Amino acid sequence: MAEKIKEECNKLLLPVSDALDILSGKWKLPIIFALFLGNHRFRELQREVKGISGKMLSKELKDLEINQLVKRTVFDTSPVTVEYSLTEYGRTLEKLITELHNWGQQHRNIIFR
Amino acid sequence: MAEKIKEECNKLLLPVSDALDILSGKWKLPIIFALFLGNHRFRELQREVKGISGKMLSKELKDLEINQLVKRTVFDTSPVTVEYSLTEYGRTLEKLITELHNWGQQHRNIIFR
DNA sequence: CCGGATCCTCGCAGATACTG
DNA sequence: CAGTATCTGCGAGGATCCGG
Repeated sequence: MAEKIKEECNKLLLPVSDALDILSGKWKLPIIFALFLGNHRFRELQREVKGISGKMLSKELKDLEINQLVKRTVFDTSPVTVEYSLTEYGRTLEKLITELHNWGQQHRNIIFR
Repeated sequence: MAEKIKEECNKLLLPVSDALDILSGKWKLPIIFALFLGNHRFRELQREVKGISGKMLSKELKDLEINQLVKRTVFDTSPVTVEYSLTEYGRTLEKLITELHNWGQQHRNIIFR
């Protein structure tokens, strides 16, 4: 039955990891913040998220799109224009990020005296 | 003043990253869960957290100790015994993890229909 | 038993050049 | 402008050995 409990915990682990994977990494947060701030075009985002390569930005946005957090819209101009924006669902991250912020803030106070 | 807002956001970013760094990575969560479950000895932890190398376990535990989330106690037996346990402060992670779990759980429902 | 030191590899991400 | 393709390095992390 100790086994039982372990299994339960492993099942708890997966959703937590999912949430974490979406937010962790070098670029996810900065990109999400940039989108919150209203940067929408690919170039704009690349300028806003300092240091990111086109390849990375492209990959990360694709990730976010797969997770339905970001919507990608192509305009048939010439040359093409592409806009990214947070979905309604994507905005539900705000609450979670706030929680992380709260804990992180008090952690700083503890660690850096 | 758009500049002002950006700066504000960058300051918001840091504590969030701090919180994230503590929880993200391949091993942090499994180790913390194992500690919650009451595994305390180094060997026990290594058995419980499947696949982790000694080097990694050692490094991760040191990390957690530096962040005051884990307490390390050496018993002067022969050979020496070492026990790790979550500090009171470490247990405050539980609430945060629960939040991540909630979001991650509903995310799974959305993504996997 | 605990965990540091050393060596080695494998994959991620940066730089650059290219296409529609 | 918005991305893709290729090439390359570099460093996280695994395996193993050793010492306290």
